[in-house]
Amino acid sequence: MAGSRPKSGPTMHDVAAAAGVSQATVSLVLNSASGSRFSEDTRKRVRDAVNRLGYRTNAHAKVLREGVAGMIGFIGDSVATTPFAGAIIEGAQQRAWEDGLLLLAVNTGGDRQLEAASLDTMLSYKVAGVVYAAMYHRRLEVPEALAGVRSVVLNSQDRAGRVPSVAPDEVKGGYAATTRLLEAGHTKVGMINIETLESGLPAAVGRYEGYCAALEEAGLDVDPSLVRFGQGGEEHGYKYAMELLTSSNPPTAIFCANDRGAWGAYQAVSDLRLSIPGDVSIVGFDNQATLAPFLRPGLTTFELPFVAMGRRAVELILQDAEPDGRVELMDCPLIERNSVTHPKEMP
Amino acid sequence: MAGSRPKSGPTMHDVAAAAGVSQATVSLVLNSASGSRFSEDTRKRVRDAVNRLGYRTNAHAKVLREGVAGMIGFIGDSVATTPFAGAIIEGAQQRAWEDGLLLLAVNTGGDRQLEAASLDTMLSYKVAGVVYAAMYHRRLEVPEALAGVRSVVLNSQDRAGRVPSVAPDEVKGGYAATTRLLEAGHTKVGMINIETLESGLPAAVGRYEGYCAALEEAGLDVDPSLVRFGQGGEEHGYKYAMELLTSSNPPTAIFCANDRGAWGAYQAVSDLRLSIPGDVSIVGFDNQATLAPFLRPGLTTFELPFVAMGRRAVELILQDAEPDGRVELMDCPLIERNSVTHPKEMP
DNA sequence: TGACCGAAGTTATACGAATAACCCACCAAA
DNA sequence: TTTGGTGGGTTATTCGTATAACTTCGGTCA
Repeated sequence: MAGSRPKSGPTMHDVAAAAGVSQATVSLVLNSASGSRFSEDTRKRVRDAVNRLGYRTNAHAKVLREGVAGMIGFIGDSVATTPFAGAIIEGAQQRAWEDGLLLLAVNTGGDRQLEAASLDTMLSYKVAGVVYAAMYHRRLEVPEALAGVRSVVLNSQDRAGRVPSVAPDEVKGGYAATTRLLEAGHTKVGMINIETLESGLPAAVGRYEGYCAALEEAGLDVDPSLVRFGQGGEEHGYKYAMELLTSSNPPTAIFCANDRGAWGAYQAVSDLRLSIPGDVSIVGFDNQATLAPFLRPGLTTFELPFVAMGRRAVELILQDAEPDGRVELMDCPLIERNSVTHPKEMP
Repeated sequence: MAGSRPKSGPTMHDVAAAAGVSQATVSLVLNSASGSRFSEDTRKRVRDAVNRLGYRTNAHAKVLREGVAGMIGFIGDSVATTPFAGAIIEGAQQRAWEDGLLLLAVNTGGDRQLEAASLDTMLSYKVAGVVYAAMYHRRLEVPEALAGVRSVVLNSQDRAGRVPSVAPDEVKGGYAATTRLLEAGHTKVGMINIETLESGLPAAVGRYEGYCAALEEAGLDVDPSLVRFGQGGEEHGYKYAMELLTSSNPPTAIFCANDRGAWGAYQAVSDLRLSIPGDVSIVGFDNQATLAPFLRPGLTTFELPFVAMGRRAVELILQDAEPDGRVELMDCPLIERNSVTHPKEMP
């Protein structure tokens, strides 16, 4: 059925009429939790009328009076389409819903104009705040209009340092990954990075920094011949793993700064008729859902805390945090599988 | 800065005061596109005041008067987290934005209560319609409240047949996949399905139906010894491909009903020291972004039209389609890579 | 001279809900 | 008999915008 176009359902006035009371009474009965200002009889008549008519409050009327809507804007450059980052929007939405708020979401695909336009629309809806999420961790320029609202940059950092950010702790991640291998007993730990350091990519720079720090803390020097910088693809992982493992001084373990690179490394190890983790231990990064668990052996890796970051970003908005450029870094948890063991005894 | 809580920006009254006109004049100048009821001078004063004050219309006040909001609800069971289905929300959002609408999105994780509650909130925001999206193609029960709004089921079908649906054309996809192999010259084409037919899973049932239809059309019989039903994991793909290829009457081509299964098949082929496509041609399904392009050789497969489906669903809402149970099936385009060639000449 | 017109605005009201302020009947205490 | 309190409501107003209906003024035409 669905009626022939119920322009907009029943209002409080309709309920009031049906219950034989005034509109104010309906409002008060429905909203004032404790104040037992009305007789049980009246309350019941109101509630019955509400059910009978299928009354639903008009959120816009409420917002109009109260000034702020129960919505949070979520602007992403391509978050929803990026396989591993989809979780970020889910985390944000979860947290928002815990406070009864909905997410007003837009994917801009990086289009600055669409970005501005949709932000504008969001603001006209009086959102409680805006989460500005990026597909991958970097330093970015936020749109001007963001300055006027409560907002948080997610999975990136505001280059201008005016908006607070939530991002993964890359350094700590790189440190933990390397430490995992060192603690297994390895002393020759290679690294295959996703990008050059000059790229400035926080993931590349940070994870490498963590790698160095862990080695240093273990009293080991960073051996440049054990480090390679690629472009994140598995073909680079393959190539560099091949180079490292066939060198005169091969590592017994490799930290691949992303899982795709680790996949390439797996193939290289296989082609060399070596085995993981027997001959080479490998640690990845990203915990790519469609890859890491399915490699043989399962890839030990670190997870980017997308859900947690999404949650945290919304939380900052709900807490009405100071609008400073603070960057909150979140831990990347270790996902233990089977690609790491202690090194073979040297003959 | 951001002021110390600008309760809510300037209103039309503020603009009117600043421009020395009445509120109605501001409204009329801003909205009536053509009607040149006002002098150029007045219009300019209004526009200047708008810019000077940074006025932005209050969407809620507008909705309150007009009855419908510029928003579309999007309810997904786990769409955003599912790697390959994230695109579905992107398609929906794209199309919505083309009409200036925003998406009010919720991921329910399958929780019926959250589903009802968030749907309720959406309705109280007077959304123009609701898209109810599922992670994978099936027949489902839609929430009661959906009946009262314009709505569309996405990537699934309303079991009760009351709400229109948009879903991939599995039969046609299975048909096209099989045909691709037949046209390459294969006559012994195996199939590794994702599920049993009893499961009723449209992807499993439909793709198999398409497979049979293609064979039949080519004048070939369906040979049960060439067909296997698994559980969609790559371990089943591996196992069944192994069985098929080591049988007394091995196929020269295999249609794997999903890419993960195809991955398993790749491993089986590799373990048998055979090659793809030289010894065995393979076609997958799903075009899983993190897998299909990276296999060696690249996997020829079919894409689930997530973006297109998302777009179409929103379009149906915008077009105010009849609320019948019509199911709109969308084509799965072929993604050609390098896992198919003609069969070897038999010795 | 009066009737009428169009241009350029203004006034008043409605949308739906929340809430401050008020009202009234009834009973108790002084 | 007045004063006061209290239970159980109602009235009136507000939020910001859109728009129907009205006003005012200067001309034009017969």
